[in-house]
Amino acid sequence: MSPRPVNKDEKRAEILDAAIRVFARDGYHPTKIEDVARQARVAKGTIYLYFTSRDDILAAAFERFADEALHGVRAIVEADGPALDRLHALVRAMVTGATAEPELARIVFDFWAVRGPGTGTVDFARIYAEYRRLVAVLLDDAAAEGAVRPDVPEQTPAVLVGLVEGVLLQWLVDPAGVAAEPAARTATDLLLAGLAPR
Amino acid sequence: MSPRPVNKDEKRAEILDAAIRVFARDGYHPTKIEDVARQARVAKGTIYLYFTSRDDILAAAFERFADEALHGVRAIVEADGPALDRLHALVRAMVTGATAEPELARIVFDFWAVRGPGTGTVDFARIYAEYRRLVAVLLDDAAAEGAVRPDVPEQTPAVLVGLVEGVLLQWLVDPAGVAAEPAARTATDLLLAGLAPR
Amino acid sequence: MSPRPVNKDEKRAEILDAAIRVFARDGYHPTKIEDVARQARVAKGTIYLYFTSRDDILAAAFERFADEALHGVRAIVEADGPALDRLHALVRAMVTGATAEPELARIVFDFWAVRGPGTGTVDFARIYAEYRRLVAVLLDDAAAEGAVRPDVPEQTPAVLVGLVEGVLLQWLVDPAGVAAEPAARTATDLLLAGLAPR
Amino acid sequence: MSPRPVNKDEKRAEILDAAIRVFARDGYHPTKIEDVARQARVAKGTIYLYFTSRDDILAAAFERFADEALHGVRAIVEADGPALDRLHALVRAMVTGATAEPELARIVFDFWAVRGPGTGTVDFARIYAEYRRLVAVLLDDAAAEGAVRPDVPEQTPAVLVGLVEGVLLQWLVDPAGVAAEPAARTATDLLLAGLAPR
DNA sequence: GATGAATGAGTTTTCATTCAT
DNA sequence: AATGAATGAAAACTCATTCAT
Repeated sequence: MSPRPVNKDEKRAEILDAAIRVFARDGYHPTKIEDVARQARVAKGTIYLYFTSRDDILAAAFERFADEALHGVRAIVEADGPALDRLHALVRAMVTGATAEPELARIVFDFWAVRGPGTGTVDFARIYAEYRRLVAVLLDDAAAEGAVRPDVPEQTPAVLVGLVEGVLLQWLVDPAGVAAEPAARTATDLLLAGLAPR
Repeated sequence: MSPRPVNKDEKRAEILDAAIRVFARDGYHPTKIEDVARQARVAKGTIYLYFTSRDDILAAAFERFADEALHGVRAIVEADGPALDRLHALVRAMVTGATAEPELARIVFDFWAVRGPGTGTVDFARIYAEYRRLVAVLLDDAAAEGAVRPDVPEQTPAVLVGLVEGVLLQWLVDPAGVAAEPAARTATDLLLAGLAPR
Repeated sequence: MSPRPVNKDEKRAEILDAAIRVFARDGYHPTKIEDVARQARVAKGTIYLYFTSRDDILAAAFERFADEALHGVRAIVEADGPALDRLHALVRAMVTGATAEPELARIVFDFWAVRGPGTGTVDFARIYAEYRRLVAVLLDDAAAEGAVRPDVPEQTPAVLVGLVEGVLLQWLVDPAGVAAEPAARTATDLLLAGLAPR
Repeated sequence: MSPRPVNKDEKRAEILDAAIRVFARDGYHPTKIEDVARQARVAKGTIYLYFTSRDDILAAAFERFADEALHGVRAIVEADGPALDRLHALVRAMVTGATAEPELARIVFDFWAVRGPGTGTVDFARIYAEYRRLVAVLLDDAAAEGAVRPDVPEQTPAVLVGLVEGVLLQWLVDPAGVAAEPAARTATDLLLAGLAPR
C-alpha cells in the first residue's frame, strides 16, 4: 500500500534531511518541531517515532555532518598522488564544501554553541582529533616525498586545520569581507613555504 | 530628592557582568532572566529597568566583549617596539585571554549561533574587519622594518586572524587534545617563516 | 488518519461560549485566559489552538453578539404584519433579551470600553448604523400604512434606537430603580404619539 | 519654600485632573500609574500619598464626574423660567457637554464597564435616580404650567434620561453617523409632542 | 504506523505597590 | 513631603511531548 518502500532507516534519514534543511535556514534554536514536521511532510507525532527528542535530532544531525565531512577528508587523504596535491585538494574541498552551501556550513555554529548535558554532548574532540590525524598522515607522506622538511613540528596538523577553520569562520561571518578561496590558498602556501625542506 | 548613591551605569554594568558570568557557565540559550537576576542579586523586574529585553542583554554582552577585545588588540598594535615582537605579543595575548577564562571564551560560540532578527544581529563583520585592519598595520610595520618581505599577500591578515581563531577553536572544543599556546606559537613561526624576506 | 469526531468549528464555538459566560460573570478585563480554559474544560494551551490571542476572543465574542442581535432585529423587521406591531415586537424583543440574561447584556459595557488597537476596534458604528437602517424600514412601512405621519424626522431611527438603549442602560445599572419593560413601553407609546398622523 | 501654596486637597485635585485627562485619552485599563504621574508632573510614589490604589483613582474620578454632572443638572432645573425652556436647556447642556469633549465623555464607558468589588463599586444607581428625580421636578413644573398634560406617565423621567443617553451613546460610538444635537432635539420634540396637553 | 488535538510546564515581560533616602 | 529604584506576583503565550483514534 505504501507507494515507496520506505523502511525505517530511510524515513529517519528523510526526516533528518528535512531537519538539517530547516536548521540551516533558521538556526537550531528558532526551529520548532512543527517546522521540521512540515518540511518533512509528516505530522508532528511522527517525528517522535524516529527520534526521542528535539535534542536527539540535533545530535543526529551533527553525527551525520561529521561523518560526511570526515568521510570526504579520508577519501582525499587516502587517494593516490603526491601528498602536496592531496593537501591542496583537501583544503579546496573544505572551502568548496562550505561556499557551495553557506547556510549549511553555518550549522556548525549551532553545534558549537551546544553546551553541557541534554544532548549526547556533541563530540567535537573526537572529530577534530581524527581530522588532525588524517592531516598528519598527509604531512608524513609529504615528508617522505621530500616535499616538506622531515621534522615538521608536532603542532602542524592543528595549525593547518585551524588555518582552514579560521579562514572559513571569517568568511561565514562576513562573506563580503573575506574571499574564502584565495585566503585559504594563501594560508596553505605560506604554511608550506614555512615548512619547505632545508 | 536624594540622588541615591547607586549609579545607573554602574548598576547596569553589574547586571551585565552577572549575565555574562551565567552565559559563560550555562550558555546563552539555556539562561533564563531569573538566573541572571539571581546571579546579580536583584529581582527579576529590576533587570528590565536596565535592559529592554533578554535579547538586549545579549547584544550588550557582545558589545562589551568586542569592545574589550578590540581595545586590547589596538593597545598592543599601537605600542612601541619591533613589529614582530608586537605580533607575537598579540597572538600571546589572545591565547592567554582565552585560556585564562575558557568558559568566557566559549561565549562567542553563542554569539555566532545567534541568527536572524531579535538582536540587532551581532555585527561580526565589523569586528573582524577591524581586527584584520590592525593586523595589516602590524604587517606594514614589519615590512618597513624588513622583518617580512615587502609584498606580503593581501590575504595575510585574514590568514593570521584565522590562524589564531582556528587554533583557539580547536582548543576550546578539545582542551586535552590541543595545546593552545604551543600550537599558536608554532603557527606564527611557520607563517612568519613563509613570509620571511628574500 | 482518523478524522476525530471533534469538529473544529464546534469546538471553537464551545470555547467562545465559555468565554462569553466568564466575561458575563466577571467582566472582560478581569478575565484571565486560564479562567476561560477552566470554564471550557480545556487546558490553557488549547485556547490558543482556536484563537490567536486574548483580544481575538473578545473580537469573536463581539462578532457573535452583534450577529445574533442583528439577526433577531432583522427577522422581526422583515416579518409580516402591521409596521407598528412589528415595532412594538422589536422593542419587546430587545428588552426581553436583555432582562432574560442581564449579565450577558452587561457585556456590551466591556465592548464599549475597549479602546485603541489590539482588537480591530470593535465596529460599533457599523452595527448601530444597520440597526437604525432596519428601524427606518419599519418607519417607512408605518408611514405607508398611515400609522405615522408621512414626514417623520430624519433622526427618528436614531431616537428610537437610543430610546431602547438608554432605557436598558438605566435598568442594567439600577435594576431596582427602573422597570425596563414598562419604561420601554411608555417610551414607545409617547414617541409614537408624537409621530401620529395629522 | 513651596512656590504655590499647594495644600493637600488642591494637589489631590491636580492629580485627579491629570488622571482624568489620561483616562480620557487612552482609556482606563491601558493607563498606567506611571502615565498619570507623568501627566501630573509628580513621581510615581507621590500618587500613593493621595490615593490608596489605582482603583481608588477611578472611583474618585467617577465621583468627580457625577458630582459635576449632577451639579449642572440641578442648576438648570432650579433656574427660573418656563419649565419647557429649562427642559430644553438641560438637554442642550448634556449634548454640549459631551460634544465639547468627546474623549472625556467616553470615560463613562470605562465607568460602566467596572464590575464587582475592588472599586468602591461606582454607584450609578444613585446618580441616575437623582437625575431622574430632577427631571421629574421639571415635568411637574411643566404640568403645573399646562405645558404638558397633567398625567404624564410615571416612567417619563426614565424615558427622557434614556433618550438623551441613548442618543449620546450612538454619537460617541459613531460621531459621523449620528448628529447629536439634531437627534437630541428631535427626541425632545417628539417626546413633548407625545406629552402635549389634551 | 501515522496523526494532530490536547496538554501544561516553563518563560518573558509588565506594572501596581512599597519604602529607604 | 517627595522620590524613583526595587520588588515579585501575575498573566499571556509557546511548544516539546503525549496519546487516543
